[in-house]
Amino acid sequence: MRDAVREESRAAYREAILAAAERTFGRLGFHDAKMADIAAEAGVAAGTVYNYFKNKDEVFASILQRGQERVLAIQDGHAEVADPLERTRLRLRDTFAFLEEHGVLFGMFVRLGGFTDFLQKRAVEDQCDRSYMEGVNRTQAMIREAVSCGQLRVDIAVEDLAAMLMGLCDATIFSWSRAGCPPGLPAKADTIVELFLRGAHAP
Amino acid sequence: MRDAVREESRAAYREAILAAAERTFGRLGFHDAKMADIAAEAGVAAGTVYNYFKNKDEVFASILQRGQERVLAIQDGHAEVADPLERTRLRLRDTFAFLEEHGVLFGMFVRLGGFTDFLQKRAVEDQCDRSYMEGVNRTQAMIREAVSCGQLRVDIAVEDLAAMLMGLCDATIFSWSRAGCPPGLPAKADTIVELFLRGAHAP
Amino acid sequence: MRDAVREESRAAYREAILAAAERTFGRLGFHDAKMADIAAEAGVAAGTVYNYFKNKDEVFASILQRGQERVLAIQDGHAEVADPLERTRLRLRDTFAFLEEHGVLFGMFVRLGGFTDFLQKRAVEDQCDRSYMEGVNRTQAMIREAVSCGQLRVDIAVEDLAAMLMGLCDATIFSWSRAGCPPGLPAKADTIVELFLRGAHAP
Amino acid sequence: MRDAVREESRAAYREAILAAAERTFGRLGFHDAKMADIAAEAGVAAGTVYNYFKNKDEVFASILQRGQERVLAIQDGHAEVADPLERTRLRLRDTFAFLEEHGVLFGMFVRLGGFTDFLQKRAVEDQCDRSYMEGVNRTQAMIREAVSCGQLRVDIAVEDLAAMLMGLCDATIFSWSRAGCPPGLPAKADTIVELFLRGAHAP
DNA sequence: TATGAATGAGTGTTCATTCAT
DNA sequence: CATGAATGAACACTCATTCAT
Repeated sequence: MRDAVREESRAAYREAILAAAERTFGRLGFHDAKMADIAAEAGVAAGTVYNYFKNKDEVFASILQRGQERVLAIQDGHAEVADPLERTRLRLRDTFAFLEEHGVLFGMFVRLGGFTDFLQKRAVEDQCDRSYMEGVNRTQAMIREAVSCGQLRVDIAVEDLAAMLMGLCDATIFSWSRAGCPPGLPAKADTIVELFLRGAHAP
Repeated sequence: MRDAVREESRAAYREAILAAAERTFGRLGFHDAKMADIAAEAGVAAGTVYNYFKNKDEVFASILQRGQERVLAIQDGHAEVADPLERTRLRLRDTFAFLEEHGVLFGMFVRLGGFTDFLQKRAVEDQCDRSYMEGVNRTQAMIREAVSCGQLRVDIAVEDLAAMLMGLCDATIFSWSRAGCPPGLPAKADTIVELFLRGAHAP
Repeated sequence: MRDAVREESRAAYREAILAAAERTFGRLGFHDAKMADIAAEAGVAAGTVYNYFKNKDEVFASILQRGQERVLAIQDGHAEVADPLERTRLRLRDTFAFLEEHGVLFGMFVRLGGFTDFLQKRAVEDQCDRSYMEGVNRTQAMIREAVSCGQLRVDIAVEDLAAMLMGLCDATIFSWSRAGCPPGLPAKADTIVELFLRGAHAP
Repeated sequence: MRDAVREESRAAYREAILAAAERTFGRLGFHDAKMADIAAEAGVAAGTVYNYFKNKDEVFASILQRGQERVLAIQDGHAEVADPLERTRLRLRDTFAFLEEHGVLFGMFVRLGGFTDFLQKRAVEDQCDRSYMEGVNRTQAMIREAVSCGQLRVDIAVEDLAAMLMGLCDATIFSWSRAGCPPGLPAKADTIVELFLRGAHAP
């Protein structure tokens, strides 16, 4: 009983800190976001953060992991749709809807964390790598499935096709973010799939 | 005369420091690259760097600017080719060849610097923005030209098409970098343009 | 009745914490032994320690006091032996046996705490001082008694003789500790007294 | 030329910091002496200390080493005296004179560092150990020499005799320090040797 | 009264920048 | 100007202590 309350309280604190860290990292970047900022944003004392996370890197890695898990959960949906490309389109819509709702930065970390210099930190590199590779693997699997269905051309390597599709998604998120995150991101999923399939050539 | 020599000497120092900074930032990232590292790499004393650049941010911004200028110069080539898409393909090849020769990181900073936390630094943000926007503008102009030539479909916004094309480039550079920068990047230019134009659909 | 039980319980807790603190301080030293370590060693929560001791310094001082009391109690023994030096020898044996049984570190704190930097802490200084001075006083009293019995030379100040005897004891404990606390410490009592009395000169 | 000046300046800074650290550690103990205190005592900025020493432990170890070297140099004196015990007495006088002149704490660290909790720090442990063992070895060698000269009794182990002699010295320094470092320490060297040789027994 | 999480002052250390030579 | 050492503000992290439950 007592333990249950404790447990719940701990979970609430942890979540509050993670959410605060997500906002703070998003606003200031990894290095400029101080632990004190995160704690203040979460409404706790600086030391409290260390009751839940070993250090700054672990806070960051935990955000990544949480984001990855959420996004992957979303991308497990629509499993009943047989057509791999149509399934991908639906999943993309859901993912974009999620991003639009939860703020870009979070999504960028999850999917685009790639180039930032916190990647240099060994501690988070693994987390990022795993997150990234999971996305690559899923996309490549989908592409392979679509190829074997005869839906996609075979004269371009599966790896390249997957990279291209992911690149289209990234670019869409990126320019949407640059534009100030206007409503309507989910609709871009259709554009991406359409462009990926038919190309930009005039008919 | 004396002044000319002095001027030359200053330029040589400046260039040596920039080149050293480029390697160092590329290797370590913005925050982990210390001014002392850069100075050592350049073979000068730490204080000397401050005779040529106001501060660390300015060193970084100068690298970006230099990179942008080089890349834009490359992308001014092939002006004699009338077909906008073919012109784009050739410029892409040249740009990729340049990247392959000069190290990715540099190219990433130039083109993809987007999400890293040094972007949060006001001092470099403008530089990055200008660099990025210049690329966007050129691409959009090219797309518009191709649309007006009847080469591209009109049912997708020019902005989206441009974002998509840049996304394909980014993705290509990114996955090439992940793969350890194997030779053969320029050839990918063809794949990008082909995929952008025809799409991935099986014929 | 209820109070008696409660009182007993308090005493048991207090003793458990002191014993745990003794082991922990002995193993890690004053600064590196954290209150959490002590609490964990005692099997209680961190806060509980503060129900029995005002702060860390008081825990430490209490160990010293407890140790002093135990050692002094031991050194109250053999009161029936008239010969002061023989009495000293017997008490030394008993003290050494106690040390061998209870771990050196504890004994060092009690007797030798002298040079460690927790002595700088005002809070424990008094305790240490009292402990130390009590030992000095007793030794000097014994020396005086032996001098007045005509057992000891009079051309060396009583204070010096006492310091020397205590120094021999310390050195013995110290080198025994360095050697890894091998069994046989009590037997050294004889060597000390013999050397103190006759000197090292060849006969 | 320029380098020579530089070198001299560096040596002066290093020495000033070491001297300041010696005073500060002596006054406050290892843990309570803050790097800022040491820097302030030396009249430099906090960061400057780190231009000369890797960290706090290294500052401390350097003091030990410097002290050891000085004391050992002193104890190399009087090599021309054939009688080992007389030689020891002279060296003891010189050492005590040095201690009286330079402050006890320094001497204690050098000779007695033994039980303090900075010994727990691996980084300084070696230094302390070496310092201590050097003293032990020299003393044992001297004892052996004296034994082979027929000057000392053979019924007590050389190790024990050496420990005893060192214990007498420690005790003398210790109680002298307790007494507030009154002038006259060197004269105690005679008392020590006399007591060590002849014992405390009334004639 | 036991608990164990929250607190926040305190500190070793780093490093961009300055400046005397 | 080049140099390289001095500077000191900044910050992640620790842990003795407090306090709500």
